[in-house]
Amino acid sequence: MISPSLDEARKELVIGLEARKLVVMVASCSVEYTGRTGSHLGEGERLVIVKGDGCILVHRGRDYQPVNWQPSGCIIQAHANDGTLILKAVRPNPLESLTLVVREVQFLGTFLLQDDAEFILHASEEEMQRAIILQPDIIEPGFKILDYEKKVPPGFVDVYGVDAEGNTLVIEIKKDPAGFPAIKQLLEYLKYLQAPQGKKLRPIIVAPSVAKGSQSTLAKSGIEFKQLTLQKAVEVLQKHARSDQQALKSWL
Amino acid sequence: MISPSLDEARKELVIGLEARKLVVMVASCSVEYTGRTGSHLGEGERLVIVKGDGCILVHRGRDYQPVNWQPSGCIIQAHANDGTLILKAVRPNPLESLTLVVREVQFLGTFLLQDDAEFILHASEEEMQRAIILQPDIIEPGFKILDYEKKVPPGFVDVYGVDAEGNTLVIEIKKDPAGFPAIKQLLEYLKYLQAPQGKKLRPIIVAPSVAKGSQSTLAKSGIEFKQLTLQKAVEVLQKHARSDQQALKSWL
DNA sequence: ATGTTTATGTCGCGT
DNA sequence: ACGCGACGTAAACAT
Repeated sequence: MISPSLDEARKELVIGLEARKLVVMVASCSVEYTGRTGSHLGEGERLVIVKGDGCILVHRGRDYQPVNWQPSGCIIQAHANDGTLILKAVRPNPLESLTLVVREVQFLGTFLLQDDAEFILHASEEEMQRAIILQPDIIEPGFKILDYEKKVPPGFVDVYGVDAEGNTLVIEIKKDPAGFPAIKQLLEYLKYLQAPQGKKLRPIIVAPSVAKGSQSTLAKSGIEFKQLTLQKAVEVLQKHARSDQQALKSWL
Repeated sequence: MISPSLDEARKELVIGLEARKLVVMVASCSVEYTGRTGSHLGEGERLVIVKGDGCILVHRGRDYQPVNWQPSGCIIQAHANDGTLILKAVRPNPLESLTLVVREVQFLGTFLLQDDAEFILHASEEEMQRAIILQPDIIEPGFKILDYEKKVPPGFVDVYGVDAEGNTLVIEIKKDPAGFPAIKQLLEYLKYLQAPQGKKLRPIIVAPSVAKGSQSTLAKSGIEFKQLTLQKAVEVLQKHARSDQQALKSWL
């Protein structure tokens, strides 16, 4: 619908809301919000999006984030009022409401999106862990893994094993430059772990780098640092994926 | 444009990008992201928004937040490739890139949004402070303000003054239910303040309520609590706005 | 340019 | 339902 009358737009909007379809509207409107705080936006042309799960977004011509919005789970209604189209979105908890006063609609479309794909986010910390587990010698030659996600009272040890001399390695992985929280976390874990008789406990932080202000703290803490970048981790994973494929081929 | 061919869509897209217009597209596409981490989203129908300032949003049929995005300041380009339309958005710093492979376009529109309105957010904490400053007796009768945003080493005291007996009031305002952080903050400030000879120092938290778990801590801390809701604050502000207007009228 | 704090943060997970 | 932490947080602000 291009440049529909307000009443045509209202009817289409109501039908779209009923069917829980995606509604996309470009319109001149003003916006009021009241709830956790309040806001006011005077009249102007904006992109308005209403989704089937009851959320609403009001976007201006710039900026990543919507100028006004309401998250999923709102009650959304449209009705005519005194020559304008009123669009209200009320969120029950916390109670907050968003009201659009629409003066003119440039475009209105409703869509039923067919979309069953799964969204996969590659969490880099997890990939780093998988790379270490697949190929422990990227930490150091002779390193053998005994356990991972090993439970200790304060949480889980990312990787746990022994080095070539039989010392116990306790590895904490961070995807970002390792800072004070990582050090503190690892020290907490150490309280609940001990090396075999005559052997040492070697705490190691594995991360792409050490955070600026934490260099000296790390040095004093007795924790070792081993660099592992995401890129290196991905390389290791791909190498093993290839060899897995090779193995599969030779099996068939 | 309704159900354009991929090539028609590409042309319109390029024109829209050139003109830095808002581009709204409903299309079947798959999405890849690599940068700080990586993500993959298989084919499906989505709403794609490209704004004039070089940001891009990919929305699915549900959820407030986009499934993939790129913030403002990206280099965005569209080109045909092997029977598909490729849309790439590259962010220079940090280096990350978003790639859409578009198979079919249901709708594509470009818009130049006329929007000069100012967005005003009513920060409730600030409004509460203004209400107290305009009418100090909402805290208690006889309260006189000496200063606000008063600098102390750990930060700023929201409101600072004396009660009817000459005791010093130190007020910390919170818009949300006051919890442990507010108590701690106020206690920090107190270290650097003292009452006149023979007078008391009265720390007070002003907030709509006290957080559940902090009731007992607050009681033990020696800090007083005075309820002030946003609604009450807004009432006070409106009353004074009206009296200001009255004064202005009588002046003319 | 870089680090820090805020947000109508939102969202997912555990109790 | 509520509390807590994570996020590709993004954005504003101070350094």
